[in-house]
Amino acid sequence: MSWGTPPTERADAARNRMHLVATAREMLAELGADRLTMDALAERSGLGKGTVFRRFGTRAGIFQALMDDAERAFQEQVLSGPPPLGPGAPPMERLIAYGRARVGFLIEHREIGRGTLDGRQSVPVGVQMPVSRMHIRMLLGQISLGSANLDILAIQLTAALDGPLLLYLSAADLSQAAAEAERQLAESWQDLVRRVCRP
Amino acid sequence: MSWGTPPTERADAARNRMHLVATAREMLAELGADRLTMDALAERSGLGKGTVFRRFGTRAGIFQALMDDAERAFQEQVLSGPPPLGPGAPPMERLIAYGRARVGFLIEHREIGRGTLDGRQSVPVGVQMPVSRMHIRMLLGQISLGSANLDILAIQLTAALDGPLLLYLSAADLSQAAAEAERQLAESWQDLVRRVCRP
DNA sequence: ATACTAAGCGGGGTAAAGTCCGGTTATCGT
DNA sequence: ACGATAACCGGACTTTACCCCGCTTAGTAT
Repeated sequence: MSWGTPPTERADAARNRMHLVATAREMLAELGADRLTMDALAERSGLGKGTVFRRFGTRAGIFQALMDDAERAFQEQVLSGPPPLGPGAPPMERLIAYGRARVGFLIEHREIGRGTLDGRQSVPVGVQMPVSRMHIRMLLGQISLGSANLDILAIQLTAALDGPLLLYLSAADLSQAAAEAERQLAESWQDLVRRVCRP
Repeated sequence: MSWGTPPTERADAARNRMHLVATAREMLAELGADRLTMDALAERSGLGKGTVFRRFGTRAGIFQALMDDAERAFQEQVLSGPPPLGPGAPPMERLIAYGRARVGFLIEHREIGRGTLDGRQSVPVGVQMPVSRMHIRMLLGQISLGSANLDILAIQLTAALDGPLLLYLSAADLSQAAAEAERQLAESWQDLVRRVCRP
């Protein structure tokens, strides 16, 4: 008798996954992103290489898993934290607050974010239907915008939020003056949203 | 006597680079992006592997070179083609036309675009100061927007243009109904620009 | 409790990315 | 024209992502 869409994950598999994610996080903090190799992760966690690949599929998959993990706490704030990030504030203010928070989140986890990028996969990893995009789409639906294609607009705004940090700002730009970059991006996001949502 | 900022590239080196880019393009068309390997490129072009790496630094570098190459023709249209893409039209119309054209360009060259992504490099390859971003920045400067940070806004709009195709839309989304996706993205870009640039 | 089965596991194997260094060739000053 | 020098070339070498397949173990039905 199974009660989940995934036909139940085996106990040892779940244990191993948690252990691997934890070990990966340790290695990331300790050695940096590019010394986090599959072999090293397998050895350090005391598991076989095959296991690591079965869990994550690809190197980028590890970073995706780390990202999902970090994002869980963030989502918590968004779904049931205090306004304006959480529910309760008018949608436009929530949208602005969301962008501000997400910029900070992405700067903090920029090493992980970059790691999820993988040029060999034609379908970008794990970006099936990011929570970010869903949330933005929902908030856009609550704001009365004229005849706009809200699905596409949500994709574009998500990109405006993630793109600078994943694609266009170098590591130097970010670590040298992270605080300043964060302030400017947040400010500019607010401006962008205000402009887009004007009647 | 040298007349370029680069202290003159040696003739054979230039010849080899052109040959490599041409061969890479052939292989891309013939075999697809993920059979375009460094070894195969070296062998097929009749050069050594060391040469290939000296030229392009990294696998993503090849795709970057292919992209630059393809982009040259595109820039030509933008810098001196007929309006509204080329000069002569009001800046906002040029901005809309630019986005429309770029969406088409990116869909056409999506395989190359994806190839430029590389999760191992902390500084994204070749995205030093993309022409796209410069052009958008320039047009924004010609439109009178209130007190906006135009540099950051340009980055965000560039991301809104590139992000969907590089990060969020799967290969299936694009090849299945490329024409439809292109239409929607272009339409939505126009809407976005109109909203942003309203007084 | 026990046998059955499907999933998980491990580690060795392959191919591709990226590095290095000795030999070669193009450019520059005279 | 010619030698000095710096850049280029090639291919062997190392590291790492990713695959495969026989063995083990967790879940399930009797």
